[in-house]
Amino acid sequence: MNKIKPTLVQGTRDYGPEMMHKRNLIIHTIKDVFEKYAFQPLETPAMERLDTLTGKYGEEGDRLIFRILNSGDFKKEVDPQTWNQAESSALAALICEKALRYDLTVPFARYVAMNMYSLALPFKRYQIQPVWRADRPQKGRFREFYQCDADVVGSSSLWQEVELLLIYTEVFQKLNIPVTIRINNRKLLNALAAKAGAGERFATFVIILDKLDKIGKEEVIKEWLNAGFSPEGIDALSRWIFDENPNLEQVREALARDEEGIQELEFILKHLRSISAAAPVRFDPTLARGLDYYTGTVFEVVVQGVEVGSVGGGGRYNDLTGIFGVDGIPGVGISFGLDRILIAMEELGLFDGQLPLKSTVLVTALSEDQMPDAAKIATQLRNAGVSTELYPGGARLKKSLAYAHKTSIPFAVIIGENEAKKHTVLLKNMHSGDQIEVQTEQLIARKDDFFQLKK
RNA sequence: GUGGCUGUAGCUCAGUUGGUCAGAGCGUCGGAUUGUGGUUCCGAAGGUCGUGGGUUCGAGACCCAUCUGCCACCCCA
Repeated sequence: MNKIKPTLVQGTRDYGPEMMHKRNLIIHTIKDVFEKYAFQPLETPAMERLDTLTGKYGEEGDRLIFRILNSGDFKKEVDPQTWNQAESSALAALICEKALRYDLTVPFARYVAMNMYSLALPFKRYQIQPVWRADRPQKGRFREFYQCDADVVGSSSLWQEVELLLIYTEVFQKLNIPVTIRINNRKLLNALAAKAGAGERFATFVIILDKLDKIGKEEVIKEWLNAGFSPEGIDALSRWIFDENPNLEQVREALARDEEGIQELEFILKHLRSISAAAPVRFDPTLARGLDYYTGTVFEVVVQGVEVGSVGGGGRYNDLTGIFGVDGIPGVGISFGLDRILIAMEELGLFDGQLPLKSTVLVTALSEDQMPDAAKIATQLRNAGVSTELYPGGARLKKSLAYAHKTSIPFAVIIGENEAKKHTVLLKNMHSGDQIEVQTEQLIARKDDFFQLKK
């Protein structure tokens, strides 16, 4: 057999121990908050039936779905003429009936549609799992990545929005990340598009607006005009829509009528602030969040002072499960961008001193002869609740201490011939370099004194 | 999916118009210190120059293909 060079599939990554600790820290924080707000865990299979996924993400999205080739003699199922003449994409539809999930929302919708009559509504679930996209990778964009979603379905109450904003506030406060939560409403955006004379071309209006961060307000205005929207309308809009802190009264005046989107935003902001005055929420009439499926509130979370793009986003949708034949289930959800949160925390130095130690103690024997004693001591330490690693015997002390140092284990317990005779061990503090000889029973009995991690 | 850029030791990178150009620093390993890490000193190992073709007397350097990473578009987390 030829040796092959080990390599990763394009756009995928290993998560080594250090990365896993960082990811776990973030995921546990989010999970704890989700559960505190009564969201329940859900996991769905990595693969779905292809027809469950296709047509849900638009033409562009369908192209990015990873298909799974049928098992068995799939070629037999296709007539030879089709096989030779069909386009690859058409052929793929004939020989693939499964695919890797593209996001967590559609599988969730499938789950809700399938279990409609046994779910107590409103149903609140969170889901943290990998998804796959056949995209071309770039920095911070992968073909396999985790999504971290919380949705509540079966309630159109705006109090759900308020609670989701509280979750955002609490998670980022716990992680110590300074963020701004931008909030807007699609109904309001609709009204603005109408004002700009976009008419039927709401999508065009939004796509251009979405580029604001990238191209700046002058270009947005230019593109709107190029698209043929009403110059007067755009002029009126652009007087305030790009302001740092637009307030809702301004908007109300600008629209010259009370608008449902404004009322919703007011409700949410008013109640959110009465519960959590410190919630870092800011109304932003330019926030659009993509094209499809959001129908009401939309949010997006950005980190203050770090350019990583958004670290979270979400919004309300009217009809989650309609495509699966179950109508009238509204929902609202949020999502956390794990990879970007991690990047932001690294840049802000928020992991310093936060990651767990591999173990508190390294027990090392000077020769094989002391290994039984060393193993016994390690066991006693573990039984006493001290996380302990036993270093294999027979190696030089130099090696074991270097190992402890390199892997940041703060204490070494050394046992050699002399110590074994006296029933003692040497306890070495790796940080200070100090070491003392203590009776073995004392080591266990006074573990809290000996293994203080405070410097 | 479209158009670009990139790839030399584990890591970060040198390598001049194709002709001793296969190198440096860091790291790793060994020794100084056969019962002591982090400092210091000495020494060693590691690369078919991403891969496969081609041009040439001769290619790490040129050409083609392919894979990877990255960038723009598209889209998005």
